[in-house]
Amino acid sequence: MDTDSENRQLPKDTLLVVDGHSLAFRAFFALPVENFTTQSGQATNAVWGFATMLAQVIETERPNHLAVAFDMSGGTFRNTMLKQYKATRDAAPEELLSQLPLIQQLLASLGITYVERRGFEGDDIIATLATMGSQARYKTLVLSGDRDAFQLIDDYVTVLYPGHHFKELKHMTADAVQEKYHVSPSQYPDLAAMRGETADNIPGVPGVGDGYAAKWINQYGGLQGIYEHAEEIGGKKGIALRENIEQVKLNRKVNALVRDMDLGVDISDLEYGDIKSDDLSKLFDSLQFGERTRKRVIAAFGADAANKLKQAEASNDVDIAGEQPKAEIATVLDSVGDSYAFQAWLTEHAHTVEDSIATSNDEHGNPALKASATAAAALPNAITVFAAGKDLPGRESFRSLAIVAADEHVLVLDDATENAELLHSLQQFLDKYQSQILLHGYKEQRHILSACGLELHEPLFDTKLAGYIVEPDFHADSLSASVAHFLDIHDDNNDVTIEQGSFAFDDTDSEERKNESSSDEHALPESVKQAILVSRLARYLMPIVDERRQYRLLRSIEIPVSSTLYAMESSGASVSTQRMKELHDRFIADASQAQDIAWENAGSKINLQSPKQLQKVLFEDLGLKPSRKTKGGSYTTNAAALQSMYLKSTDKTKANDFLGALLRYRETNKLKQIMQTLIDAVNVRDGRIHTTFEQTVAATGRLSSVDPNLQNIPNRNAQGREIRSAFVPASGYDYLLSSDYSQVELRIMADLSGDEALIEAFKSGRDFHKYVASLVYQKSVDDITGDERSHVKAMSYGLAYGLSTYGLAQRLSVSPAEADVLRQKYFATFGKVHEYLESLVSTARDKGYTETMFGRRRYFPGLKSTRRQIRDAAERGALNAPIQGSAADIMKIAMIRADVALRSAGMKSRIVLQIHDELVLEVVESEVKKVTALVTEAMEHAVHIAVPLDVSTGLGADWQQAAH
DNA sequence: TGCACTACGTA
DNA sequence: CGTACGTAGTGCAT
Repeated sequence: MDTDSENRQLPKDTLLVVDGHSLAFRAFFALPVENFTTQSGQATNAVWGFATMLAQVIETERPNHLAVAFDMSGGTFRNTMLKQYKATRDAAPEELLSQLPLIQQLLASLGITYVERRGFEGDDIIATLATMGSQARYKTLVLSGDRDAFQLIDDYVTVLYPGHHFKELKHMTADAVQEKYHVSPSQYPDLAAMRGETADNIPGVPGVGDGYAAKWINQYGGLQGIYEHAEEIGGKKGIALRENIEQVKLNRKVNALVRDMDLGVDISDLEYGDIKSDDLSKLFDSLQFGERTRKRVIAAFGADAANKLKQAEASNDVDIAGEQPKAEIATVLDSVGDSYAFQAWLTEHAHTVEDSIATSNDEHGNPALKASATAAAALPNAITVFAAGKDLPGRESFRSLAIVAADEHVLVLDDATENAELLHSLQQFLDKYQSQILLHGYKEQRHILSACGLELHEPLFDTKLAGYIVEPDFHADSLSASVAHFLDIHDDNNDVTIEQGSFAFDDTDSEERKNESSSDEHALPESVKQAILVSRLARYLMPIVDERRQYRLLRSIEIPVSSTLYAMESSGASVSTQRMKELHDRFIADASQAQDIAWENAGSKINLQSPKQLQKVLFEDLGLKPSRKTKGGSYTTNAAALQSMYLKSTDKTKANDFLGALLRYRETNKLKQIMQTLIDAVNVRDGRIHTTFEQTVAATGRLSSVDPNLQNIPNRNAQGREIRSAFVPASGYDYLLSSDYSQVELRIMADLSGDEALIEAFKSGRDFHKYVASLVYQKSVDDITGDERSHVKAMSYGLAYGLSTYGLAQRLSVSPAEADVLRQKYFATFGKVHEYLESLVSTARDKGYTETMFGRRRYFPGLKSTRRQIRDAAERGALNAPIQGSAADIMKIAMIRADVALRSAGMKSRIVLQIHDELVLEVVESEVKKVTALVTEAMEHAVHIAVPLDVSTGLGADWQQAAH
């Protein structure tokens, strides 16, 4: 038996023992009753304060075992021994007493154990529980405002002792007691017995305080020794001691805590987190607590409950006014001046741990997918990092950095860039703590830190990516928007105030610094508040991600691909300025020419870009027949409408010429605009275009590209495609390589549906659409006409969009009846595809969401809508999301694999663009063969599914020539 | 200056 | 009456 490993103290085992009465008292007197009263008159301030104060401690200490001890009415053995014991204490006010049962009810519904025993004080229960914790070698924390608890401190037990502000919890360890009182924890009761305890109405030796008591204890080894040598102690204090020795003896008996009560609970019973949502919900309702409190409490006390809350919210969306406390953030703001002080701060507040994320293969044997199942387990040692600055690729800058340790101590560095040594220490910190780091927006943070040469590794958790995974349809465009949405903290209402204390390495200036910092709160670097919000957000999102088993998606796909995207954005896409200007000029000339012709035939110089003015000319002046209406009710002037009017107006010269010119104008003017935006986007520093790939925008899991959008560069007709010739390899590179998946979405449908015929169609390696047409029309492949092939192709592609027969008919310009015949034949051939598509919608209706191959979810509340239009749209979305989303997942995995493969092969060639199913790389001549092979392999084997993933590549001197 | 609307580029 | 995006222009409100 491996006793060694059994005895090892595991960091995950932390027991928190709470003095329930003292916490309730503090809460009651700290908060005004007037602000916390329900409509029926029940005071709730103590309940609210109890819950939030305890939540705060839980968030900081992350214990996995928890017990709350209460006193019981009626005397204890102490009153019998010492009749004045606690006699001067005012009786607790009725308003507080009435809240105690509510607090216990709250604890019960949170699944937290509380203990009370007649004849004993809460302190004895605490002592017993702490002793159990210590014996089990748990890290044991005792939250108590009673100094008698100091006697419990040992190597395993720490007392959390509140300062003037509850938030300033002092961690009383043996060292801290020694430092403050100059005696050991076990000697503390001796000291207290001589000094007395005013709060409990226990008299001590007059004139003897902590100092003399400690001196005697150290001289004689403890009270026993002092009794024996009492005669030797001289002076007035010696006399006083001898006169009061009986009192001291009695005191010592009274302040000894009972550590071996039979509580009938085992330490393993003290786990918590199993929230009884229904009870809790009812209790919150009756207490009239708002959403913010509910969220906070549930986030702090339960893991799997956070999810249930979301659902409850939808049905019970009531927020009671009256309770609007500020989200006060208590912290200790530290500042360091040099790298030595920085190291010292880290030693004090941050503990390193081994990376808990083990490398392993996924169910398909893909090495790219590695990650443990949960994030929250790593929380006790998590460190939040927030860098403020500009994250625009190619224009990055750094302003300040804040680091929040697990104990909520915050360190700010706002002038680090000038201190090379400090920068070096910072880099060491980022290297050492990499897998413990929590942040918001890995890619963006990397950009900012790169501005001062710092490298940021893959973090433990990213709240931006996690928020996207949890709710992909919610568009948070900033950290504060995320925080407002998920935590209901609205900073613009001044919800967040930072209560800062201070800490310094050197005692002499701590007071000074304290005054400085608290007097000028606005001088705080922005990063401080942000960093704390990130750490709060992480604590909210982690249990949700864990509960949904989406940590792998985050850790193995989103975070790594973020890294690849960072590199792509940083290098940017090289363009030929000359080629761009050429094209621009050409499109300007073409557009201008078309405009002139259009004006001539319109009879006036109308603005061709104004649909409103066009409508007048087309439908009034020229008397053309409008076809469709826009959703705004006006007649459409879109290209399809213009085209059909153009074809029908051959008898009216003027109208025909106008329409022809307008169509040409529309097309070339669009190309002109595209050129203009590309030219404007060229970075002045390096002459390249640095797009930003948005990773948290598309609800299906796809990327998007902004500023400028490089995912919509024309490709469908020859004229537009020319623009691609302006994209060239950077200097030092020779070719662009374009590599794309063919029919990924269809292949995914084949795999997920398990349809043998479709799988076989892909395995055959033949012309896919022709092959499918031969099955649909039951003819030999050689007899398939061009029309048949294109009809079947349109049908295949329409599948994943939820294309209707009407839509299909329109697209193929055939009658709806004919389109329906095709549809019937298609589904007769590929029956399982039909079943699969229907199952996607019906399971989405049951579960409320769809899921991709890698567990990416998208919720569809619209499926339950009574409005048909909404419902139909939701159904099409539910059909498409898992297919488009799985394709996006696969491409992300391929990108990670390709990037890693290129780097580990020492290739200079690199990925520059991703256009959903295509990757564009710039390649060095000597690496062409190797790179082509690596990228193809990475893409083809990103996942192993029932059909092969077909990848085709092309190489050329520019993007246009790389087409294939 | 900000917003809705229209149009149109990509996969 | 096909999914997912981003951008640019007009016209009107502010």
